[in-house]
Amino acid sequence: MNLTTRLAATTVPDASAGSTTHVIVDALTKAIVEHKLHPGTKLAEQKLADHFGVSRTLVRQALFQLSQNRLIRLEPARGAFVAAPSVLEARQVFAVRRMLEAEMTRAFVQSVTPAKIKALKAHVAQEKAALLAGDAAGRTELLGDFHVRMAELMGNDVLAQLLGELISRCALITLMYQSASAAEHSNDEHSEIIKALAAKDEALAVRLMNEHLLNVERGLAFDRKVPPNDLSMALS
Amino acid sequence: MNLTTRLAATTVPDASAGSTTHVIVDALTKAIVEHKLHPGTKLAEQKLADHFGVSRTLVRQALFQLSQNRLIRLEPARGAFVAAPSVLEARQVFAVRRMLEAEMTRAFVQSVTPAKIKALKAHVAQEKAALLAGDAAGRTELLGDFHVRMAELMGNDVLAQLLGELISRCALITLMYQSASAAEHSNDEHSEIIKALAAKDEALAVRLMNEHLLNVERGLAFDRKVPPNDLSMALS
DNA sequence: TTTACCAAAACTGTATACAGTCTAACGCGG
DNA sequence: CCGCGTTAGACTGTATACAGTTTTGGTAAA
Repeated sequence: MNLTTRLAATTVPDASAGSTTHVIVDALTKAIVEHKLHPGTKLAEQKLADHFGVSRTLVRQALFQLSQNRLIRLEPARGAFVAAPSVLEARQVFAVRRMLEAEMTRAFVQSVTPAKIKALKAHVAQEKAALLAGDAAGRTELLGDFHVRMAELMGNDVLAQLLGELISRCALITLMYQSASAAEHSNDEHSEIIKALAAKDEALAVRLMNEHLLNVERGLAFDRKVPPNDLSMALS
Repeated sequence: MNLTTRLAATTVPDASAGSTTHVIVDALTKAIVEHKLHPGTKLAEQKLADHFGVSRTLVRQALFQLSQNRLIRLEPARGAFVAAPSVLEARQVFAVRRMLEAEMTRAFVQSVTPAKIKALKAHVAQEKAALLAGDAAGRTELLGDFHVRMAELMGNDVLAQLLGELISRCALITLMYQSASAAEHSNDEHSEIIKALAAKDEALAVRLMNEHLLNVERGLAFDRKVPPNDLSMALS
């Protein structure tokens, strides 16, 4: 499950709203995360409805869901706008991630198996491929997914989903503000973490994970600015 | 901010859907958390709409929001039902809480002040009052809020909200399955944790918090059963 | 008595209509 | 030329209408 589909998936796994809404959420998520829709861009309901060939009802459902994922902001009587996560929010999210992932790493070492290490290594190889391909959206997706994959391998669905939401929450900011070199650095650090996990060196693994997250946060250039852009152009 | 309003609040703080929907979410949340609506009870849209004197549109919005809070289950073409969190889910939530709160406690000790200790002590006093009054809903609310209060005092909104969601998520199961004696035990443990925090004894505080959460989880009797009940009766 | 089947009622999913609010453009006065 | 008020258009919020599905109740056959 990659970042885009994870964001699009309803928080309730089994079902929730029909799949038509899901399609809209998916398309908008993709457009926002892939940076085709810039922060601040207005998402007019009727225009979206026309674009997808459905009524405003379904669009509204999708927008509401996206607002819960923090990808858009819903302003009363004014409409929906692509979110621009604040620097403060991003830092707070990273602080929470450090808390959560330090303990997760600790627990991972306790239950590590060769199969799990292999799965993580395979993932890091995928990251490398995206990096070499210069695929910014893909690399952000995969770099985030590494952490979710760890959670999944531990068999705690709640943890995996929560971490996924946290990572999604600043996917926008990471994508916008992370340089290619910083991304490459992350990829290397993932490899180091896996080594420590394989060696069952708890203290080292936790330290590496913590430093990794600090590095990612430090590597973000929070001072860039991008203007809103056109809606129909981004979705076509 | 207590448990009920925390659940009712939209995930996006600023605004989102109008306040009419909020009223419905609030009322249903209260009814579910206070155990007036049992797990499995069907929530028919038209009946709710009639009860609140609004159209199904607003009811549907409210139900969708509640489904994201995990308080209800939305089954396609079948409707909404009060959720019955599984034992597995509850255990996973507790596992995540232990991870998160261990680190939170660690960080709290680093930035502890007399004012913060005072605030926590005041909260524990409130808990005590609810316990003595035999108010099950109130005590569950307050016992959960203690942990959220800690997060709030640390000034990390993201952490506070996330922890709030986690606690909300098994508010139902805690309320249903926690005995009065277990609740009293929790209250004592909160006091002990505060002492360790005030003494800036990091190791002790973390250990006490961890044990506290394990105790709460152990104290839940997961084998009880309750039948669905009537809708309009519960809301009146 | 139990089971299978069918029809009607109830309910959900989606579209449309209407009312209230915001936005932006235009014109008027300074 | 700039600022302010007014008004028309666009848009959101809510209600209602309609179509498709599920549930339910009854009837008939085994």
